[in-house]
Amino acid sequence: MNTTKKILNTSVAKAFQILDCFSSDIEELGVTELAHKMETNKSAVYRMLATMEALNVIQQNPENGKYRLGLKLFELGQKVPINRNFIAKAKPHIQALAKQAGETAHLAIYKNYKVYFLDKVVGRHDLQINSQIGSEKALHCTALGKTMLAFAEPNYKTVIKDIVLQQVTEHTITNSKKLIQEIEKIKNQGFALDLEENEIGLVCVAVPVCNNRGEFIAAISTSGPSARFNENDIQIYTGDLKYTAQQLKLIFS
Amino acid sequence: MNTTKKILNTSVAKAFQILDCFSSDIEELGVTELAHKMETNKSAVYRMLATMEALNVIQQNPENGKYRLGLKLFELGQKVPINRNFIAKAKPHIQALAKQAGETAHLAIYKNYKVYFLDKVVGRHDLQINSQIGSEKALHCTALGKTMLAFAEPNYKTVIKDIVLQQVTEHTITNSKKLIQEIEKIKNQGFALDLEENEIGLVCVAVPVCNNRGEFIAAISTSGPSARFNENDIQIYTGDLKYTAQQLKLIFS
DNA sequence: AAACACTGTTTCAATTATTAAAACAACACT
DNA sequence: AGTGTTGTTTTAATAATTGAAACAGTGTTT
Repeated sequence: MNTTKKILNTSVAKAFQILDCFSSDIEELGVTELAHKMETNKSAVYRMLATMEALNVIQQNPENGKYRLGLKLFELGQKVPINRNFIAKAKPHIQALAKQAGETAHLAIYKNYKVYFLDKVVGRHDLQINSQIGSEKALHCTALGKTMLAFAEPNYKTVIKDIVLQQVTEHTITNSKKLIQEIEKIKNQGFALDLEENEIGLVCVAVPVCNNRGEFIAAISTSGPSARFNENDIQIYTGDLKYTAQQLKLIFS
Repeated sequence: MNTTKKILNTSVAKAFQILDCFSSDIEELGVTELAHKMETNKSAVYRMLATMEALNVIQQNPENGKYRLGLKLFELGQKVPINRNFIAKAKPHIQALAKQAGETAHLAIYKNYKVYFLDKVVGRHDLQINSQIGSEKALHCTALGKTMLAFAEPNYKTVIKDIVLQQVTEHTITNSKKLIQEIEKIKNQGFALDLEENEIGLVCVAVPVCNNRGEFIAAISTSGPSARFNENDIQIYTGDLKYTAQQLKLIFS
């Protein structure tokens, strides 16, 4: 199902394994801490960190000796094609979408049978979604994911049978047949809903963004607490989303 | 002068050497092309690329077999502390600055005795500066760099004696004593000018951004062609910059 | 249509770098 | 002063990377 290549260089794999230990919540990590996380010895981790510090990939905090992600990664991140070409151009439209609805808007792509968040603009309310740019979500329990199954995956039926339909909340669709019915419905109506299927109290609306040849590019969504997402609200948000998708389409035309 | 560590893992160094071959202009590179660039053999490059593709660090274009930077780098770039904490929050202010002046605005930090560009918002004119987020510039011949010498480097006098004051244009300050005088002047007036010292025809104004404890955080600048930067313009831009620096200061208060 | 030149990919023994445990040095608690 | 940390260095044993050469595709040229 996946055509990814084999790892031929273990050192490089370990280096990125170290980098993956860091997150928005965990900004700093020590040598011992990392060695424990990765179930290896300190020496290996230390030499990796020393190497990556020489390359500016990692920076050591002189105050406590701990390590954090370095600016080289920021620099490389800026050079990733999808980033430069798409996110920057889409940004103002996503911002407008978030402002219009007052709710958090997301831009995501379909990658490795998962939802991959490219950008996020928060709404004006205090109650916000704890999503993370660069993180991933499952397909079957999110509005963005179901949009991708409907519009980005021609073989969505086989994909649904291959992936694990994990029950996340009581509303999660875990039955393959029901999910296929849901995707067909989404294909017809042109938008997807997530009615507390990923988290209780969280509702989400999503639509696809296509280019002028009709090919799926990304998906955009509006999310918020169920209290602010009644039927009427959802209808308005869907309209906003479709308008934004149309605007984004022009970027590729 | 530099306390960087030694490279202890050659494989990891080579991996990042490959990644450094990519740029905004060079989005795609082949195995042979990379091997030639790095003066090594194809096998080593191929194994690195295959490994990094398995880690999503690199993506292969199925159409032509060539490789491009992958989304993992985008993901990691998003997690770099300075990025998350500062750039995102500073963005609207830099945008407002660029809109107000109509000229390109930059946000940069002091790193490894160089100017390091964190963000850029282009002005409304056709004639633009060809700067790159994530790239570096010398200290002595830029307004941002001289700002950093004045406000970020307590030992700026010894730094000036250690770095090479390369003559970039006929207006570049290459004399140590003159540069120290210039830095003292900048310290007093609170802003730095680059009057065609880095490129003929290009003028730049920069001011420091500090936190509420008065510690240097970053520098911001407005740049454009000398034709649009007469004495009066510069005075207005300096005012805009100081206002923006004050706004950014509040982020840390 | 056949030969050529170019990709990316795989293979292999020779070589080289990585490994992991243990000792070290430096700091921070109690 | 003593104990529990931390990051760092050293060591022979080991497991990895290396690079030339062959392979299998494409597309171009003759």
